[in-house]
Amino acid sequence: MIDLELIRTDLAGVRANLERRQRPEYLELLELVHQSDATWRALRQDADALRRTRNELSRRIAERRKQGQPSPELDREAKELPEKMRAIEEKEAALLAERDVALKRLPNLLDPSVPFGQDDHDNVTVATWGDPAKDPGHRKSHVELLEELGMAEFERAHRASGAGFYYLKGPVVLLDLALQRFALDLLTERGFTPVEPPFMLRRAPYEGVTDLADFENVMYHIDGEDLYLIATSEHPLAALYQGEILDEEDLPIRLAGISMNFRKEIGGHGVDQKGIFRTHQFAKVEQFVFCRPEDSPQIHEEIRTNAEEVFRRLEVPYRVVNVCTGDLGTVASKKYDIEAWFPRQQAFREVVSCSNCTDYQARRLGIRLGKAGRPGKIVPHTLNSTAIATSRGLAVILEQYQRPDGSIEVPKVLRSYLGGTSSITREGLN
RNA sequence: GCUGAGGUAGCCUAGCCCGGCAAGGCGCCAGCCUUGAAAGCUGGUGGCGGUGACGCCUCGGGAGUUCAAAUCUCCCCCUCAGCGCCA
Repeated sequence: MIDLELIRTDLAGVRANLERRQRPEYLELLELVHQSDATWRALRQDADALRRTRNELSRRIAERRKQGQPSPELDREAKELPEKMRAIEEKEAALLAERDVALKRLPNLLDPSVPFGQDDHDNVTVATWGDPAKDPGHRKSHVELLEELGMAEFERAHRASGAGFYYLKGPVVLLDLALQRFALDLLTERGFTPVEPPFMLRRAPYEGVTDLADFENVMYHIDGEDLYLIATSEHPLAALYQGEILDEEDLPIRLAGISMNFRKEIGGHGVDQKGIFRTHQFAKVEQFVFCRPEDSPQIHEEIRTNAEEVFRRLEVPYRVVNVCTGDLGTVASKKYDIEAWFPRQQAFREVVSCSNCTDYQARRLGIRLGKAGRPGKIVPHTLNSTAIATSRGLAVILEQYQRPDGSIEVPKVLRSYLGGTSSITREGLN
């Protein structure tokens, strides 16, 4: 949520920022916020004056009663007030609601370093690592490979749970766990505290962390309960300190979330219909940081470096893009995507999303900064980045590390998590 | 799921039966004192609107009764404890 104070003091600046997102409805919303706020403030004066009159009358009546001198004329005067107040108070409440609903639908302000553009074609590559395409000839898709190895059940999963679900079987399950453990260990080395969060959240905290449209498009809702399956551990981690005052001394707070993630994800791409690249359910290790406002640009680079390190150690080529204004989500002020090279598809595909959400989530969640016993008004910044999403992590490893004979080489950095095993074959771990 | 106890400012608590400006403590801030600090003393310490004087709002949320609601009535939410169920 954008700071209302900023809209009041620098409307033109906020408008110019929102224009970069090229969505006319945002400017309309901004105008609505500004108008209803101004009208509300004016009305507020009148409403306050009326309430003041009522309070004064009440006090005089109480005074007279105490002295044993009832005052029918004051009583009569007071009786007429509530009717007068009802209309103005209803109008006041309506304006306030209108303002706040619109304010909640405005996206975060963009960082100046976000490149201008329409869609993902305009994202700007800011770094590359590794040598993408070597010998793409023998590559099978991860789906073919897994089925040939007998380590996944797609048809049966679709029958049991529907499209977008899968069974993994055998050594590839251990590979999945190895990836998670590897990422968690890397982050622990770098000062992150592992956290296993709730996999469901209530609506109120959830509204604090995500685009409201996600309730329709992305999140699964538990029937008959005020609970939503999390789409990423970012969400429960952000909600961890909902309504609290963080001690500045404790910042930055670096958390490594590990969870299953659940997404409805409307639409689908032909090539991803089957398989584990785009699914309703996947495991992910996530970086999440609460920090002082002035530190967030630097922390953003830090968590990007951590995410890059995951793929460097896995020896998977990738590029980093600075996501352009037209492709950036509602909550982020700036976002890097890391796109790994999928040789079978001869394409870079997103495996990491690394965002600086500035004060947008924290303000909605009512999180503030302060020192012991002294609450402040400053709102901390939050940042999040994938470390590894194992579905895509597995998919890229299966494509990168497959051998012509249909076996899979285990990335060096994962071997210690698999008892030193260096390859996976039909027979299992070798 | 059942029963009970609770939800008051950054934290802890009183007030609720019996309606009349939310009391007190801790923490924090400032001042006094001190070589410095602690202790002690004094004052301050929620949100919003207003240039300001000042005012309004705030007792989990909502509705109602009333001139007036933390307090009375109704509905709802949440937390904790015990019991039940349970990997």
